[in-house]
Amino acid sequence: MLSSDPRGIGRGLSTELLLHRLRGSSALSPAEIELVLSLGEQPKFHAPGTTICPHEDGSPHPRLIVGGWACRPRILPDGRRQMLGLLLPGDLMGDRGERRPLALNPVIALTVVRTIGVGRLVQAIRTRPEEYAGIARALAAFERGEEMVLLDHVVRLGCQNAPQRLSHLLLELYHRLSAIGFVHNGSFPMPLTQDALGELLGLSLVHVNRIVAQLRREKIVSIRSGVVTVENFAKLALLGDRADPTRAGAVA
Amino acid sequence: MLSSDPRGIGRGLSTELLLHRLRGSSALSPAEIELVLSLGEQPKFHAPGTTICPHEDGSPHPRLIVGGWACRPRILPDGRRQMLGLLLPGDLMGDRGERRPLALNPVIALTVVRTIGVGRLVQAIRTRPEEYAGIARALAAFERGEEMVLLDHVVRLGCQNAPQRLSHLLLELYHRLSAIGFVHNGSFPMPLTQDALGELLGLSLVHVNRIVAQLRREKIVSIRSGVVTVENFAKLALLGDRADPTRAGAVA
DNA sequence: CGCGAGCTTGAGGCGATTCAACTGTCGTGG
DNA sequence: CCACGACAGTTGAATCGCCTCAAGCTCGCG
Repeated sequence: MLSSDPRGIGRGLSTELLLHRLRGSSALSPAEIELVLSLGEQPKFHAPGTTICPHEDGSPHPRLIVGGWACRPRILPDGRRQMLGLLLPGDLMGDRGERRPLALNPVIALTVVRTIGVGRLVQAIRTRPEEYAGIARALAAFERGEEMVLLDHVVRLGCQNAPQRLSHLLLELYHRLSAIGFVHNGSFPMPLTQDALGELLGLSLVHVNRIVAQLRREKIVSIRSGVVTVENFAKLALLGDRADPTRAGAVA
Repeated sequence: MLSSDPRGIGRGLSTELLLHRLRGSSALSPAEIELVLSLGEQPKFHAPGTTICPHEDGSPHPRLIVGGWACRPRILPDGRRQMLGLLLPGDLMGDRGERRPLALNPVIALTVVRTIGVGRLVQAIRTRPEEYAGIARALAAFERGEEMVLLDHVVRLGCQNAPQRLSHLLLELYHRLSAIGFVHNGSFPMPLTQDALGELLGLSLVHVNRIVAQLRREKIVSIRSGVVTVENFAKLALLGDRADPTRAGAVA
């Protein structure tokens, strides 16, 4: 609802996305809403493959992704990469000085990425905590969400096979993207190459391709030209082992 | 140095271990040291397989492990388990009300585990933050360390093969145990069954056994009756891809 | 038109799994 | 005292999931 461009780069008002996500986690006072809307930061564009948030120095540079997809890769000495997680529009990077290892990991753009700085937000919480308690609560909820996603990632890599891993990831994306209005009757944008999917899922490019083809053949999900369409949610949820977000009980 | 029992259950003064770990992360004022030493909690014993920290309710029950090993398992619907991490003596469980997902995960004893409650510590930080800033800093460092270990766990599961995973884990244990004085010229206790190792590394029991045998055959490490002896640190570090903690540069 | 990036497909091999059996060690009880 | 079961570790054989190598395909774009 917030945006209708299929690539997910985003053209709408950046602050609205932020406000939407914050209010999804915590109620905000009128003063807080005004603060968010008045951020008025100039958006910055990042080309695919470039580092958005290096964090070499100690100064935190919290930024919000308002369009495009990014990742946190860990580079191994042999040149391979393992992605620790994905960043989607509405996700925050950098921290408020607590130097959390995940937040300090470099963030690399996978598509063209559009970001705005949200340093003023963080500063407001620090200088007047009681006045901006709602925002602080929402940011804390973001961090919890990040950690939850990371734990799911561990389970995915630790004890699921390839079809399960892909399904599990697609369900995670379904969840996260529907929270920011990017899912429209079972379809959502996913501008990841199969190579990137492999680095995320701990699989080879070739095998990702085969599993994608398999899910398409079985009419569970179809993935083409950067758009995922879920054709059989129950089967997908069964495979990826996640409850259907629309129903209370999982399908048996 | 703090204890000499090979099982790692621990019989020494509980508060000394805590003090040692805290001071390893942050300088403490005399008042802080006194607070820690005066905790005087009655230790509680937990049988293997029992849940130490259920966290069903909202109330945080922070406890310190003073002896024995525990884990944070994630149970899958098919009955298999994936361990999210290990808890060793000196590790803290539960949180200070921030409800971090990892901290809320149940903790299950792998050996006999000895714990003490440290609620008074947490409370002291909350009521008089400026007076106990050193302890607060140390606890924050603990959380960062936990997160770093978790990220390493992701890399291990995502893109290392079985010998690499085992080596990587052994190096992690070497690190963590030497920080609390459990490593004596290359040997340290590791009271994990090969079954538990499998759940941790995302491997089958049988395969863990073969890899253990292989490392022993190649005279890299020997694992028997709950004690690990590193026989060739350079080779182990090369395999597990971690820098030698004693040298600055890794062996090429 | 030709190039390159991403996707697709086949063949062969290795790594890890499963099933199954056997060993050694312990604590218990007849 | 030995028989017994429970538990952890060990080993073999067969299978399969996933990887690597290698080639061909299909776009979009200069």
